[in-house]
Amino acid sequence: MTSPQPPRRPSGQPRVPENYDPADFVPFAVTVDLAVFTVRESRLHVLLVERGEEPYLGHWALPGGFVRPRESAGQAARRELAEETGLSPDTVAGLRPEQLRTYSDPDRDPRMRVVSVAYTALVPDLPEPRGGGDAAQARWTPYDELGRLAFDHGRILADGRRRIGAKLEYTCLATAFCPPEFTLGELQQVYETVWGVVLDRPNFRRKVLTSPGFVEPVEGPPRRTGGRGKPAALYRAGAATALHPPLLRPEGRTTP
Amino acid sequence: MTSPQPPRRPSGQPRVPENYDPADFVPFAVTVDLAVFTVRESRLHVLLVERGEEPYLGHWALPGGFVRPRESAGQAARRELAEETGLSPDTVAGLRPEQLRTYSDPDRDPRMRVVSVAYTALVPDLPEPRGGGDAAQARWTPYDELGRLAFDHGRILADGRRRIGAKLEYTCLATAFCPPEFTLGELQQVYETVWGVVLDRPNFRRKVLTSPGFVEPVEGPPRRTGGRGKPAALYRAGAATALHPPLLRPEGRTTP
DNA sequence: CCAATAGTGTCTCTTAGACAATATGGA
DNA sequence: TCCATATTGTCTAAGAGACACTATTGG
Repeated sequence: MTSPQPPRRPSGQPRVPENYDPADFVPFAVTVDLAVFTVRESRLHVLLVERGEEPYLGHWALPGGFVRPRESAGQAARRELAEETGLSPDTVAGLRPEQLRTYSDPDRDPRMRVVSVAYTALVPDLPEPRGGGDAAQARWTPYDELGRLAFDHGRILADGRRRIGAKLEYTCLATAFCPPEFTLGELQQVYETVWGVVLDRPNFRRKVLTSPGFVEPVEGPPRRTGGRGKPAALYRAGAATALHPPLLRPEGRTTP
Repeated sequence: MTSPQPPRRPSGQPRVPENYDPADFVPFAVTVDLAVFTVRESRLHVLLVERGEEPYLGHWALPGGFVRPRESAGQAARRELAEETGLSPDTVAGLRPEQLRTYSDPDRDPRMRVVSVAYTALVPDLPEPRGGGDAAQARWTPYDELGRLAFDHGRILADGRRRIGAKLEYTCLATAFCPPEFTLGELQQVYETVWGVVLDRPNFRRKVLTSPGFVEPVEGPPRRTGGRGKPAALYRAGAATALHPPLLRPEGRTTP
């Protein structure tokens, strides 16, 4: 259904004779909220902004904003992501923010009826978002150091984390957390950080390299070192998007 | 973000100096749309209603309706599902309609700005929805005989079908398509119908029976026949919700 | 030489795919 | 009896977990 005129009452007969009540058609505000994840120093981080107004003045919240009159929620999400991260719209388009779910509890905003469409985005380690001489500031926060967030944003983040953990299993999404060229060790770090587990390096390597299109070696013999071990070969993301068979996390836990 | 007052502009400096424009805050109508699937006679069916008004008068559309002032989208979905299928609210609650995604294209409704939160629900083969002496009628339609649907409902159904196909792989959801007691042949039919493939019976059986909590045998020696072969043992849904390891569809295709 | 990280090889166990063979009902 | 479906069993191949071992760098 879609029509805002008298709501259809389509099917048969024994329907409660509740016809159109104008009070049913309340205006909603629609926003997007962004759960932006990255991996920094082997820890999962999320992008938060500090609220500059009531309610929740001074609390941390997800970046986001209103859906404008002529844009879709997805367009709003990409626009906000570019604004918050300072990345170019082109780069942001490549990140393909993905719709997570919509939050519509009637009391989620104390002031009025606000429905929010939440998106997840995975980014490689980025520079700190613009140093804020502004009213409100934005920054990366370790996922496990989150305090109480504004509105239902804590729940949105939890849902987002569960989603990306699941998607690592059966998609090639993990490369989105990495720079354009990366080592298999870095890729493994992504899995270990998001899942909160330790993986066997040889087995991880075998799985990644035998999954067609997951990664492809960077031609030039260039190599790079992370510290003081043997330099690692570099790879970049391949053309595949799905992983078949999937790379299941140990114990098959669905991380609560 | 969530606040409908002046949208926050949280992060740093070089921000386009476009401040709050009251025109940005347009009122939206919010609806829910239901993609209700069932398996009938080895074919996937969806529940459709005929529109009784413009636009798309006489076209088929998904059941759905407005989100009311004091309910969440999920509550609205359960309410509409009960109304459309004639099932009791208790039964509907057990079906756990699941949020699919939100559709927000600015032009998806020609009249005004409507954002719709779509839900999927899987039901066993049900009686035809109330014979309609009413204005509009509702009925089960084979998925592959869909004509052009109202609004973007064709796309919603396609998304819903892809989602349930994927969920069959790693959840025990398939039992939702079956009556309380069912045979393994019926369960296999669900997979074959939704995926559009043919599965090897002995292998399917082994997989289902060795997945702890997927199904449990019905105690009483009661058996039942589907036609003229050997009667099959009956099972009911087990306690598990996830399948580990998953039951991957052949060729690992993600059915486009 | 040692520490640290990258990479190779191997063995085993689980699981899935293919498919033969048997069981049990109705026409 | 034949036919259709259910059920059991076997063989094989792919993939994952465990883990020993080698390679290459910096100190």
